[in-house]
Amino acid sequence: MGKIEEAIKQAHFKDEYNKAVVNLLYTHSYLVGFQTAVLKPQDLSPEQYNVLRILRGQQGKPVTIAAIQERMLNTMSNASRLVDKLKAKGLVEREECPENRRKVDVLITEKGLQLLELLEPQLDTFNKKAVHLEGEELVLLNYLLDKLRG
Amino acid sequence: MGKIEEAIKQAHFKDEYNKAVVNLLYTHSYLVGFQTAVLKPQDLSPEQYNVLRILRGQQGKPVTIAAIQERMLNTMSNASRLVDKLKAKGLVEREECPENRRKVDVLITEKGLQLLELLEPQLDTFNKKAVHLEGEELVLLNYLLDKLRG
DNA sequence: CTACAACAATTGTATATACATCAATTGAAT
DNA sequence: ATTCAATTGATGTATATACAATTGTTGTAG
Repeated sequence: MGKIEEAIKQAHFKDEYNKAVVNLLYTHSYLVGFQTAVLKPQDLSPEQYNVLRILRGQQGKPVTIAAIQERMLNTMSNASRLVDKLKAKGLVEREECPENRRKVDVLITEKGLQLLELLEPQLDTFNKKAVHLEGEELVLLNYLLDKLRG
Repeated sequence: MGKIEEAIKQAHFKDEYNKAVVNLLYTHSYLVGFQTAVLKPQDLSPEQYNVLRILRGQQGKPVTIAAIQERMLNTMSNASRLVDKLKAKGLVEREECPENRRKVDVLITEKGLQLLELLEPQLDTFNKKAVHLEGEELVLLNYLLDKLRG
């Protein structure tokens, strides 16, 4: 496939800014496709997976809805409803925060941890298969993306 | 804000592959936020805007639903329903393809073209404000994204 | 010519996004 | 102590995504 011009059959772009934005949007879609292929057999959406990883990252400490929201990749997502779905599957627990009843403490369950352990090696394999870059190129891409956001 | 580690408050990543994927997903969300700010006042979603641009790119030639789908940034989107929405707003026309009644010819209207002309300079401005890269960096980013997809 | 596979688009369903609004709780000011 | 604003999360609504299933049309094989 290669160049973005061929991928979306657009001959040229207004400028490199425009091209970079389109290229990034298109590459996002490409990567999400790979991720979904791994997650779907476990009935997990990319967003739900993201929440589970955030919870595990807290090493057993409970996390509030607002804190999850802050750490999510889709900054405008709805953490409240995602936690709902995960709870229905038994992957997380949710309880009222004792010292502030407005807050809700969310915790990953043993079942949630086990699911992550099952998925992680599969996702690693897919990442390496999907991302045709290596070594210095990856470091450079990360640098450019960080700088892009300012 | 800067580094992805700070942005999503995750101390470290398994490897650079993983970091690059997360970084790209996060940067996507960042860019869509900017785009939406421009499009929303005109009651247009990013996906609808994308379809309009594809239609204009065909220079008056009608485009079928399948051809739109192929060129979309979100490869799994539903072009049929997006065209529906655009038609309801008078931005496109849709008619049965005469030589093959399975197909549908879609055309952008004058109103659609005018909306694009209104939006384009605004989006350009936002792109340059959102993307804190310049010159060679942009070329490099485009190169790396193209290569990433293989 | 008829039957059937392939094609093109539409429709259906579950989930997620992008907000806006609402309800409950808390904290701070008078 | 009472009122009011701010905080936190839940809920409502429209749109979009990611499919699967369906409808109608065309092409082709027997």
